[in-house]
Amino acid sequence: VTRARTILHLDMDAFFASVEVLDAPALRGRPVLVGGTGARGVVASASYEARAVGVHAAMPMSVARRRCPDAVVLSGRHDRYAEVSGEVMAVCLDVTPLVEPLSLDEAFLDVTGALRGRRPVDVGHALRARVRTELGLGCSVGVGPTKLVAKLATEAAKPRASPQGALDGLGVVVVEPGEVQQFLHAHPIAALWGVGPAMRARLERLGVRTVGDLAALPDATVRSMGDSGVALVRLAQGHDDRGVVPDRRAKSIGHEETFATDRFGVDELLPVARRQCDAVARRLRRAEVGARTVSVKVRYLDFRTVTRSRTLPSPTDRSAHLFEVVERLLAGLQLDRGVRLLGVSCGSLVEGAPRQLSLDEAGDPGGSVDRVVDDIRSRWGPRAIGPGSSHPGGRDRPVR
DNA sequence: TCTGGGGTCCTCGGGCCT
DNA sequence: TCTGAGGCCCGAGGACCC
Repeated sequence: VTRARTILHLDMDAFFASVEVLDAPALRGRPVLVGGTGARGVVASASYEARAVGVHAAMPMSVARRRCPDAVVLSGRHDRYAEVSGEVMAVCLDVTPLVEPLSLDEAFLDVTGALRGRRPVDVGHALRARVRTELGLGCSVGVGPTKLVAKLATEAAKPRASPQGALDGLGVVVVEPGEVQQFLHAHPIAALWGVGPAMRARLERLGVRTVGDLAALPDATVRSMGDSGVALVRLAQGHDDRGVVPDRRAKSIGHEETFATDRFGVDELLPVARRQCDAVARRLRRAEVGARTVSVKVRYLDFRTVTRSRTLPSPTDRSAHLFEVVERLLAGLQLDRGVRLLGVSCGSLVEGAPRQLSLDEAGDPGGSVDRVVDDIRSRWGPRAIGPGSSHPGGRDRPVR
């Protein structure tokens, strides 16, 4: 038996776009789009002025510009958003230590033990007010007995778009335990976490359109849908025992890039791969983890995507190691028919990762070269030093 | 209109071991 | 010796999320 909990979900309003407006007040009131500015970019965040004309996240930037020709289009500053996100999370941690960030702009808080006689709705409003006054940013808050209900409550609390900008929403929506069934059942199935286009189509073939339809499905039908179906129906019935987990560690670290124009052949891809390995290795070292699996991802002209991966005998955080593996994985793929995306990713991350010495490390056993490179970058900036092959006129082979 | 970049989680088949 | 069952890891792919 688990005790009833009070879960709060916080979601920043139009986060990236709002941070840009915060840092450049002249933008206030204008449609602002943050995202890829190249030919193949998509919208990552749109201000409410832009949403008023139908622009939304994940829309191709070319479409968004057409719909909103007077929009201010910005490529985004991830480091700045991460910085502001840290400030938001710090405010949350002031409410309770049980904070689980979901992304830069979202978090779950378990406020069960932090109410101290206050009503959840007052805790929600107090949190919003602090984010507004201390950081100058808007957010919406949902509260409920489970993560799913809290998250859906936040949606109900959100501002709405109008040509004049954001129309205030409720700001805070609380769903009491006794209201859960009624609240959940009215939602379309796509509102459920884990229901995207594929699952939605499957459910609609069964005549299921709302969460209520799903909750009422006969047992036999549910069982025929497998484990994921059973879990989904339990969610629809209001059963969701996932707790708030603070301190979640990253399970993978990767970099990928869609090219403005397609690349043909391994020679056009290796310099990119080397740069990506370098960036990923740097992040591994910063996180003080080693990676046991290395994956490459290739997306062809026709959008078909393939991945290849290799598990290493011992974890590594070294750029040269990653590149060796990546080079071998790429050798097994057809690369001469047009590649639009290349990515390198590391998984099976091992904390601390005391690395096993292998023979080919003899020249630089402790990874001291990488460490010196990290040091130079921290003093002189990220562009101060890099692999020769990623510079014009650079060489693709390491100097021996 | 033409589809980013950062991820998580699940499934499935194959290999290997008990 | 043969045949499974079940557990686990690995590799690939797909769905999904913000």
